[in-house]
Amino acid sequence: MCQSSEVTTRTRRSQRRTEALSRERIVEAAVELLDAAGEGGLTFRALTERLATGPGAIYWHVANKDELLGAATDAVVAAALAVGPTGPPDPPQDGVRAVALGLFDATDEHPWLAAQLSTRLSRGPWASVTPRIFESVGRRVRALGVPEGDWFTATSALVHYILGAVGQNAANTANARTLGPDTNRAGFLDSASRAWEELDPDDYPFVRAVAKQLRDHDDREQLLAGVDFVLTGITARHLPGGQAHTPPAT
Amino acid sequence: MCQSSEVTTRTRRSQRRTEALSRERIVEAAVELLDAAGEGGLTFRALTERLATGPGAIYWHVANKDELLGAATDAVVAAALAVGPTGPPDPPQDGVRAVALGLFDATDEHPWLAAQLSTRLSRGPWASVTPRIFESVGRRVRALGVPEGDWFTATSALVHYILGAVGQNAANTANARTLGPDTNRAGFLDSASRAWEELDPDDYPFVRAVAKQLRDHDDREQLLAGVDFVLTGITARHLPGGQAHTPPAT
DNA sequence: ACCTGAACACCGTTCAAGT
DNA sequence: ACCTGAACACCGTTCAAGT
Repeated sequence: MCQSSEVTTRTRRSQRRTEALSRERIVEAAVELLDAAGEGGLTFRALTERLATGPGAIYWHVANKDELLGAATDAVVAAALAVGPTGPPDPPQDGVRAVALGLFDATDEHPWLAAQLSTRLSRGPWASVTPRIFESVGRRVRALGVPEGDWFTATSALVHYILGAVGQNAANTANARTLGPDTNRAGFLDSASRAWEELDPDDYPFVRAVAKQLRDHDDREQLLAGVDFVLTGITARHLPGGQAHTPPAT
Repeated sequence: MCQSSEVTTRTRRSQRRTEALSRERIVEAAVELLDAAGEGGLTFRALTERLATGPGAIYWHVANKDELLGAATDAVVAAALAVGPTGPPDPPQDGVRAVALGLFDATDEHPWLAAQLSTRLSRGPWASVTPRIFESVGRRVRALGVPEGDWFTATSALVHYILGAVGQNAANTANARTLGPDTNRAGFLDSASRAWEELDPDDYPFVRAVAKQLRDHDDREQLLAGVDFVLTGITARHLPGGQAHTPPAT
């Protein structure tokens, strides 16, 4: 943003630490490093420099790098899901959409988040992000009137879809940045689309046919469209004639 | 399987290479290492030992570790998707289910695959696995009668969901192994379920309510149920009354 | 209890040199 | 064209020592 990157980078090193070291401060610094340089940017060396300390000090507060990454992920997700829990309860479908968009925006701000989310999800149901997301989505599923026996299956389907789609979006923006500051997101999708068009016509007829749709699609719209597919499928099963679209045909 | 693990491990080192080194052989060895010890097991040192060569030789055939991981992923996915393309064309819904189960089984055999799939997917639409999976699913979407303008959205939704669900399953089996050879998959889900039950009742009422379903669920059934949600959503949009379940109520 | 910083083991990658 | 293997830069982590 501002032009004095030299100063901002240097400052902290020689600056005497004002606050004592704490797990919170470490996680905060980790998120900053991740935001600035991606997953590769988080090293204990960069962290010690930024916090003006040694590696041993960090290990006093945090077990290892994996735990630190997990804590950073959890902090960001918790903030993303803390959107408007107050106020009149949404229609459940809108609530699910809000959760999806919240995670969408969070990965937009923190491009490293998507990969972490799938990694953590894959680490087992006890990683702290998993219950968090499950709870947010699941409450809406319950409010939807889904019978209790299907809560887990329905919620899982929504969570899997949302995280997959959100990850895809994060990838697109992250990649656009990789191609250089001049290349924007549209430019990235454009070149990706061209790559699809150059695939073998015999092996990839379908992919070639949708190459243009890849270029022109809007990730946010697509995310919501997919959420609606799943919501429709969930409600159709039990509420005959149930549609995900709350407003009738207008 | 057999009891002579000592021999199998040692053998290759001193054994003179019979075939010349090739990209294929390297990828094959990489898959074996990944299968045996997970993603951490694939190092250039382990690879050189197994192939009885030096690192430089490997770099002659492969650009870097990332490309090697990508090639390993692609090889395994290609094999998984090569299920019954011959024979009479399936009903599209069955075809989608077959693709999902094919990937499910592949990640069961190669637990490292799931993380790679999401990583690759996240790397942009040109990673070779992406077109492959998109093509497999997309052909079925097209056969479903979805209007062309929605092909991309519908296929994306299915692919995102399938990969998410498949990844979750891979995580469960992989984690079960981590807990020790005596702990089986049921044991793992059991302890995970107990962890959910111990969450704060105020913060996680829903998660606690579905803890038992987590323990008792069958990943394969759940995968198919989710696929049906998405399929129903997709078809409901355009084919009024269209259901994912091909057989009527029997 | 909390922090320091040198040291360790290990990793991906390079490259001059061989055949 | 293909392979060798020593060397390099960098990483996560440890630990005896300080306060």
